[in-house]
Amino acid sequence: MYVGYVLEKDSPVYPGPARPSGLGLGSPAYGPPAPGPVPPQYPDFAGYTHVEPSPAPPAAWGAPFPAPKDDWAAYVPGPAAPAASPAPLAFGPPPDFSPVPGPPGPGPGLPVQPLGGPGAPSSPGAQRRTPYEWMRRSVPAAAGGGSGKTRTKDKYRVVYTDQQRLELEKEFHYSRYITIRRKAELAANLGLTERQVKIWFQNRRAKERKVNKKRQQQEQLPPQLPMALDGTPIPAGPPLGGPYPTNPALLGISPSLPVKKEFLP
DNA sequence: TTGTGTTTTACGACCTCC
DNA sequence: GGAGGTCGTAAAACACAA
Repeated sequence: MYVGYVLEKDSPVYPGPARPSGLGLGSPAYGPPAPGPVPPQYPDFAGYTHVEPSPAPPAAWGAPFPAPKDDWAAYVPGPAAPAASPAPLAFGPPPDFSPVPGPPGPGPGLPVQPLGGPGAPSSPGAQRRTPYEWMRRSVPAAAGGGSGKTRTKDKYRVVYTDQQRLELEKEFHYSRYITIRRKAELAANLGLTERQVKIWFQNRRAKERKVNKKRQQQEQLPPQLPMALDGTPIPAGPPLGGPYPTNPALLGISPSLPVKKEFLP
């Protein structure tokens, strides 16, 4: 562990713009972030806010993360699981957070608050396989408030609510490595244990490494024309991926800044 | 409805750092 | 020694095709 680093960065929780943002997260080689000023890891996400709504979506959201507007429109902070969100989010955005509205769409920015609003899953009826599946999945409030269940207990695992995942993802976007204090805050406000938050971040980093590895492998493969069912190659034509370019260059973002798969169409 | 593949929590083993 | 890191894996939850 890198207690020294964490503790150092832990006070204040978000020491200005240098909150552990330079974590070298562009590559799979994650490691303890190097001390000292580092460029923001997610410049396009630098302005992310937990609360501030904005009348117009930022270009940053529109470009790298071209989320279907319908999806965001569908994301309504519906009633959250009472158990999962025992207390309204008291923690505010870090000082260096500047208002960034949510993804494209007519509505305000990310409807983060009230996180624990009454009721639970924020997207009833929503399905997965969307650019924002992690915040759209329709999941009944995890029994037990999303905590306290282990293999040895009465239930193997719980499913986190959309709100819980949303907050965790937001935090992950800001920094791949959470500080001790921030972890405690998140745990308290999301109704999770610090252990759960820690493990979630571990799993999330593992997921990203896996995605990056997969992407690298695909990039190394020679381009192949898609094959029809009869084995005849399908000539290259319009992008098969739909209207949303997945090439970082086309998205206007640095290639070193991998676009999260879940933000791709 | 069922079978299959993928994703999501959670854990253990092992390692590093203080 | 403790805490947290990665890595590998188990099993539930989920999506989707047949």
